[in-house]
Formats: sequence, structure tokens, C-alpha cells
Amino acid sequence: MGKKRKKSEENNILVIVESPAKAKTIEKYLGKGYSVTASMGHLIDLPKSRLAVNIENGFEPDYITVRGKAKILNELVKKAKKSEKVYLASDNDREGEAIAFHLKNAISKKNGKVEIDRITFNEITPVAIREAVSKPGDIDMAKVDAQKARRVLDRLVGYSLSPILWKKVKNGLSAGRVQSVALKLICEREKEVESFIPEEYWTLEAELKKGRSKFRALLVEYRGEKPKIKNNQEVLDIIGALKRYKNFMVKDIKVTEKTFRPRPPFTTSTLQQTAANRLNYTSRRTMRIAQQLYEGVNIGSGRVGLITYMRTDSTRISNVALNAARKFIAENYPGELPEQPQFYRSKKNAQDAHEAIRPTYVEKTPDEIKKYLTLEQYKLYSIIWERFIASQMKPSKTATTTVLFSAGDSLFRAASTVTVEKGYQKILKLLANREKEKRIPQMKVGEEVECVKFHPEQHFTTGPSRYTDATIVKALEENDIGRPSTYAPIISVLLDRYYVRRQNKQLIPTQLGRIISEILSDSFPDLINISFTAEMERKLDEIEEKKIQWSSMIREFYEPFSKQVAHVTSTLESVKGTLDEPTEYSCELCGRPMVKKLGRYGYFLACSGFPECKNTKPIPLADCPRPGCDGKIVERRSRRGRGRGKVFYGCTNYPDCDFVTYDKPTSQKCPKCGQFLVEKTDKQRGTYKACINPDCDYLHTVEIEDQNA
DNA sequence: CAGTGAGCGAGCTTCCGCTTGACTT
Repeated sequence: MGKKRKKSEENNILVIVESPAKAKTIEKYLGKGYSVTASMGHLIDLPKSRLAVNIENGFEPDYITVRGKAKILNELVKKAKKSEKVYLASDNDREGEAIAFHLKNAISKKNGKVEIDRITFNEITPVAIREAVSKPGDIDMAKVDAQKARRVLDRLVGYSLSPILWKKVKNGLSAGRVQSVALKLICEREKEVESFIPEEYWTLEAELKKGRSKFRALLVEYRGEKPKIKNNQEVLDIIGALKRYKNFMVKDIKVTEKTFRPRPPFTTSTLQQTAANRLNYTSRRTMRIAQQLYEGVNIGSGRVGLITYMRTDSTRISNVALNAARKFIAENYPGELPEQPQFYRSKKNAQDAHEAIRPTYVEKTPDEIKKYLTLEQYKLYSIIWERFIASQMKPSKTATTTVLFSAGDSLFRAASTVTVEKGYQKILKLLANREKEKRIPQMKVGEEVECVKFHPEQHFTTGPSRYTDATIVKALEENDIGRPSTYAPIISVLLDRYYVRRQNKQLIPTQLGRIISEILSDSFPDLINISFTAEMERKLDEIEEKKIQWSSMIREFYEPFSKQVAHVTSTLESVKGTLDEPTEYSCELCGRPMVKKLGRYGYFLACSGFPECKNTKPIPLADCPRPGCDGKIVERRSRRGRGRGKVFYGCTNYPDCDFVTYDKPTSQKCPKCGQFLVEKTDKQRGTYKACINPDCDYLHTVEIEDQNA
């Protein structure tokens, strides 16, 4: 008796979620009697070391406990044993259902008696959590099957394609349903960039004067046609013909109003895009900071989670958050509160397991908590906060006045845009529009203004732009390739494997990346393309709707695929040996030319006479600036610290010469003193080049290559 | 934000998607 009462006072209902930060919040909401624990993602998965898909037996996967997760799993099982009831509350999406399923198996294997139910919710609010607990249900096996199909397909693709690359290109390479399509996009764009031929064209502006104000109007019609000015001579001819019109006549004035609705709150994809465009952050950096804000920052009163979950594809927000935003707007910007709340539609195939990314407490304004945040936390929090509040404010309105001027049979156009109603723009600081308003004076139709001067300007048509973190994430998301948790890692894998490099934010394929992409796209055109994943998702939906079986879906894919794999393996010629890039250096041991190779630790120089001559050396980046030293500056890595350590640049004559710097040398020489230039970054100037010589003051801004961090 | 030093051509690699930490190499 006494024992029983004691037990009921303890936490006798176990709730399992995926993320520990979420566990903390939910435990607070559920209160007494509940214990909430995190699984930290998948605990059961395919082993890394082998295929582990039984092709002869209906593609059944051979699951194991994920390396390093045994401790967590055992503890969950132990806790479950002590509980009266277990609620599996992993995310309400396909992967979450699979996590719940595997947990249930593991727990009931060790303890058949305990009652295990599945609960789901799409927002972490007291109401939603309590409601979920009041309506426990079962695991949706169709969803679990869909996840299994996804997992098995990715394993079959990745573990079939990668070995082809090992054999034909280079050991250790990788390919997969997602990364190889991302690489293909980048390579195709590069081809467009290369084949684009810029064309010269000119524009002509007239400087007009009314009273004391001067403004410019653009030539939009010449001799009854849209002007196509190809070169300097043509523009001079036009100016010559127009010179006699000392005055231009106002022919038409039009005012058009435009309404701009605020944008929906952030998803992972739009957060990464906006942070890249407005703050210059890589996807990876954005996610690292967002994770910090989500896990919580000490803002005086203890650690507080400042934003909702950062890996989401939804723009939906909870009612609690909606009301909080409206209350905040009513109190601070009463004129900008719309009568009706704004609702935003998530993208078509959103899994919608979480809310949009929003501040957890709208009353904690960025400026109020700035002193507790790092600068990057402050900036990221600011854009999240601004975007969320703005999304519930009134639209902004602009009025554009367009004036047409005639000069003979030519027409010029000038326009000015003014904001009529600021609306949600009132809240924006970091996200505020950066363009300046252009003003033109008041005029009347029929009025004449003086033409003071002509301004011809040379232009070139600009071709397609290379992908950046922002645009590749956008492209992937639009085509339903990858998930919020993988956008940043996809970019990292392409960089880490030297398929792509990043320069001035642009993603440029390397020689290796192009070769791989070419082989994969040519050999597997049905798989390595932009629509394969969308097709796959459609079939996964059918599995979830119990219209087809997961194993038949896999069989239909695998039969032709495996044939093609065998065919390519036996027929494709190896390109090993063509990968080394020639260089200007020659081997100091045997005189043969040196080639640039990609090794385990990055690029290095090797003698082309290998294996007779085994000479290797790092790639020289510059001459050592120390007087009398004949060493070269090369990239080195510190040994201490996690991973491979931090990159720095030192002299090859170390320890005789101890010259060292953290600034990356460039191939350029300083025009003032002749030593080499290095890349530097700081807050005021951004990234720029400066002379390595501390006694030389040469510096100027230029474009540079970024790191992956 | 302070902080700094090999080797590399291989015998064992690789996927996508969920989640956070992280010694002895």
C-alpha cells in the first residue's frame, strides 16, 4: 500500500520526444506525474559499414542501434520499465513516426507489460500538449513503411553509386539522391555562366531641370521604337539628333499605387536565404546561431529559449503566438494592426510538424535583450523577430509617379516612388528596404522642362549567376529535394569533398565535381535529375495512403537501377589518372614537372614521375617576406583543437624561419612594396586585401574566397 | 577570441535524415 502511494507520487508517465530543449519545455507544461526525455533523433538505423538491405528477401533492412546511441536507448528502456505508461511524442512527420516505431519495439522487447501510446502535436504550447495527451493513439504503420522505403532507397542509391565512383574516378568519393542533384545544379549553372557571351548595350539618360531641381529621365522610345543602342557611335548619333531639343515637353503623367503585403514568418529555408542576403551568413552559420537561440540564452533571469524550433518547413503559427503578436502590435503600433489576423499558407508538400520559426516571447524585443546576446545572435534574433511581428501588421503602400517627356519623336521617362503608408515597414530595421527613394518635382502635362545634359552609359548584358548558399537552398526547397535538417549539410558535403568551392559566396564546381557530375548525369539520367525526388515523394505518399506496398515500390525502382549499375560498372572507362592538374612547378629531385593532386588532407604537389620519384610538397602560396629567407608560405593546420585544427600560413623553412600568419595569402603582390597581399575581414570594411608587410599601409577591398565555417 | 607547425599516391571509403555533443586519434 505504502509502496504504491509512493510510486504514484513519482513521475510515472514517460514522454519521449526528439529534442532535449523541447523535453524541458514540455515537462514544464505537463507538470507532476510526467517525465519527459529526449531520444536525440534516430536511435535505430542501418549500419554504416555494409549495405544491410536484404535484396533477395523483399529489401528488408537490417537495422541496428546507432553507434554511440546505445546508452540513450538503454536508459530510455530502463525509464520505461519504471513507468506505468509511455507516450511516444517524436515529431509528427514521417521520420518521427519511424522513431516512435523503433522506440516501441525496443521498449516492449524488454518490457512487454508497459502501455505504450503514440501522441502527436504540431506546436509546443500548453493547450496543444494537454490535448495531445488526452488523445493518445497508435503508431501509423503506413507512415513507418513510407519512411522505410525512403531509407532503403537512399541506401541502395548511395551505396551503389559511390563504389562506381571509387572504381572509375577516385577512392572515397560519394554520390546520392540529394547531393548528386545539388552538384548537378551547380555544374549546369556553371556551364551556362561559361557559355554566356556578354553583349554590349547603351542607355541614354537626359538630365532635366525644373526650377532648382535636377533629375534624370531614361530614353524609352526613339523614332517610334524601343531603343536598342549597341555601341558608343549609335548613342552619339542619337544625342546628336536630340541636341536641338533644348526643352522636353511633359506628355503624360501617371500615378500607380502598389500594395506590399508582409512576408510570412520564417521557415528554415527562408531564414537561411534571408540571413545569407542580409547578414552574409552561410547556411551553416545561420543554423549554428539559430540552435543557440533555440536552446536558450541567459538573459538575466536564467536561460530562456528565444525562438521556436529552427528546422521546419511550415509558416503556421500557434494561436498563442498570433495573439501575442497582435497584442504587441496593438500596444506599440496601434494603427498598423489589421482587423483580421494574417494566415499564411505553407508550401504544398510541407510536412508541417513544427511551427514557423518565430520568437517565443514577442515582448522580448531585440534591443531589450541585446546586451545578453553575441552580435550574431542579436542579428539573427532581430530578423526572426522583425519578420514575425511584421507578418501580422498591415501592408505598406507606395505611389509611383511616372512622367513621360517627348523630345521630337523620342520619349523619355522619369519616375519617383513614395511610401504612402508604411504599414509593416515601421517595425523593420535590419530587414528594412535598402533602396533610396528617388524624387522628381511636381509637373503638369504640356509643361516644358529644360534638358541640361545627356548621360550615355555603357552596359553589358549579365548572364546567369552562380548559385550561392541562398539560391541553392531555394532551388532545392522548391523542388522538394532535401529537408530543413539537411540544407546546410548538403552544401557542406559538397565543399568538404572538394566537389565545389565557395568564392565570394558563389558555389563553383571543381574539376573533380564536374567529372563526377558528368558521369552520374550521363549514366543515371532518370535518377540524377531535378524531378526524381518529387516522384519518389509521390510514391511515398501512396505508401502512406496504403495504395501501394513499400517493397513493390523499391522493387520497381531497383530492378532497372541495378541493371544500369552493373552495365556502367562494366562498360564505363576509368578516368583515374586524368585528375591530376598540371602546374608550372618542376621537381627539384628529378626535374620532371609537378602536378596538383587531391589527397586526404586537401591539394598538394607531387612529382609526375611517381612511383619512381616520390617527391611531394605543399602548394606554395607566396614567397616568405622575411629578408634573406628563401622559403615559401604554405597552408598549415594547428594540431590542437577539435577536428583538423585551424588553418594558418607559415614558412617552409620552419623552424629556421618562424614567419606565420592567419591571413590567407593571395597570388597578388603589393603595388607599393612588392610583398604579397593577404585576405582580411573586419567589421567596418568587410573582406578586403591588405599587404602582409606591417610597415606598408596598402589595402583595398576586393573579392575573396570564403571558408565553409 | 586567441592562437602556430606531419603527412598525402591507401586497402575498405559511401547514402539521407533525425538529433546533440566532442578525447585521446
